[in-house]
Amino acid sequence: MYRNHTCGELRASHIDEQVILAGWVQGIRDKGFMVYIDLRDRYGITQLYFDQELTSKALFEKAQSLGREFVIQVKGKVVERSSKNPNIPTGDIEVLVSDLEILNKAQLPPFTIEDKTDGGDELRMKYRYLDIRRNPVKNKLIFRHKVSQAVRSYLSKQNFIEVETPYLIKSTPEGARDFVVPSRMNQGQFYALPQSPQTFKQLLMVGGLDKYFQIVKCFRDEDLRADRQPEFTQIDCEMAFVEQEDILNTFEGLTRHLLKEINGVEVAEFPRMTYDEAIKTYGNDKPDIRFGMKFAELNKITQHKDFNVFNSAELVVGIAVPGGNSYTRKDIDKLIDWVKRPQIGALGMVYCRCNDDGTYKSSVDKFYDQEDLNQWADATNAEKGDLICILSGETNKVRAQLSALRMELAERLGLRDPKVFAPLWVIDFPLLEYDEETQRYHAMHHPFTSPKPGQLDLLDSNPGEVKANAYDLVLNGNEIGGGSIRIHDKKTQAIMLKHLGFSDEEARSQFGFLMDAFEYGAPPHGGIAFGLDRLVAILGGQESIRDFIAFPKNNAGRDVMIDAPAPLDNAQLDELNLSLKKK
RNA sequence: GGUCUGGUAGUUCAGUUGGUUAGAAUGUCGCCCUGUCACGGCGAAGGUCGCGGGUUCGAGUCCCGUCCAGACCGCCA
Repeated sequence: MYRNHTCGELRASHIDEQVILAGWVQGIRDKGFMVYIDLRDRYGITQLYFDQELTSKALFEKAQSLGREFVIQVKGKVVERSSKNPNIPTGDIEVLVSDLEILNKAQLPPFTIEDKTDGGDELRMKYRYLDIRRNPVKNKLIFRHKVSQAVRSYLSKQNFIEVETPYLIKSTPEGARDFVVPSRMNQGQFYALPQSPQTFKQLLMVGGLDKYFQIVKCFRDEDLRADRQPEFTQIDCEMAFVEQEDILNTFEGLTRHLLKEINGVEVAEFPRMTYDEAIKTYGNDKPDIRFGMKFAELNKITQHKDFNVFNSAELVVGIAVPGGNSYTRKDIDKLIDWVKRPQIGALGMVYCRCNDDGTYKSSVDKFYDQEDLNQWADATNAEKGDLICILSGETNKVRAQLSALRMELAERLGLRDPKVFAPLWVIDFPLLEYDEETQRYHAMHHPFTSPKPGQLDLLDSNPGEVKANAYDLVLNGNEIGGGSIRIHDKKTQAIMLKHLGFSDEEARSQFGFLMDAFEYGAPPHGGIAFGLDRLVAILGGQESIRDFIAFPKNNAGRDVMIDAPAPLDNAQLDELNLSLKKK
């Protein structure tokens, strides 16, 4: 037997018991006449005690010879400490060791295995197995497990069935780039890894499973971000015989359950906002509504004067920054530099101070008088002491810029409290989105999303205006889930694919299996998919998803621990009948 | 594909206007210490300043290139 207790378990009630413990040497405090060792495992830390008067010389010296992260097994007696440590649960006792076995020596770790490690991200990733020994990482993995468990039990109770769908599927031109896998038995042909199990879950609905979910890996060969990995996990869900309202209610229930179970937070009914309203009042489709600073469009009240920047702008839009009048001229100049950075790309920023005495001081006083500025304040809901920030230019660009500014200022003002949860349904997404690069419309969600009833005809006359039965769940400014009511008849699906630029033949070869299935009694259905990594990170109050993933990829999509991806040797290439282009 | 930031001791970082022998903390090692728990005290070792080139009497510092890491834009149906 390697152990009969864990290192987090022993209390005063165990005093005088003989115990066997195993774990890692967290640290050694050698006092000369006595040696203390912190023995660590997943469950906690127990102090081991060696005393020159009570311990044999050989054992005492063995204890002194241990190094950090050695794996040891000890036998000994639980004794009361003469000097207790109230900071750890096992702080009342220690184990007076009578037997010490070194199960495995360890090299000195490249960084300290402590909550506040001295190691940087790069080292931590390279030695991830050591990093996982640290509480902050270990606890995040445990946290993720709890969320997954809560999801599984909640959905199971609601009669959902978890079904696994294949990972080796077929590449499709729509959407993200696919990771591809060459087939040995079918030379010159390739599988693709799923970007999502979308078509399979729809086929499960045709199969009559009625309520499906799966916690499943998905793969997208696109550039990474702090909240984006090339392989990521979705809570993928689909239901038959449902309307949008049914889906929203079901998964609002799931989300509310998670917030309560995991975070102990009760949330009122989730507000709903149309896509158009989100864009207009927050500049993006995933607004953080933990704070205000809503957009106010100011074209009407700014364009009657000689200020050409505003007069020539498609959109003039501003926000009131709470308490922003306390910013110095230098602060504001820095802010203007910030919005002019290439990443934001604003050409400039007009501002207006709302003084405590009710007067205004703007950067464009030459053009606007107090009466004008008062109107700006009214429109943006600015109070005394606020700062109004105004950007202008091309509508879409300006909205994106002001949205970025709004988030940055909220961050600086501490309005993005990770302990506050503000969920929001964004609904009525456009069905299609115009892509400048390819000069055509493509599906905003995916090609299987159904248009709002009665809007099919608009597809020809005004495709950009067609709304979809599509919805996103937004939490604290992050898209954590998205879904739609699907098309379930062949005719509509064919029309959709045609509008997306598929020829009949392409549609048949890409999605023939789905359209065939629709001819055999497909029920009306719809669903949603949550990004589990992101959801877990937000519930855990973190920006980055990486520590909630045991073995994440770095910025360039590499696993620096196993050093992947890597070249194939020639034998493997030959077997797959692949050759690489010469550079 | 692009923008920005960083790379100096095992690790995390400092390094001024280009100027003597590149520092601190922490870790490591040695000695000391009878109740430590971020133990403490004394001492020691530890450097290809990412790599290559250039400017200069002189480069960690300036310039060019390159590699690596991170954040962001594009991209992510």
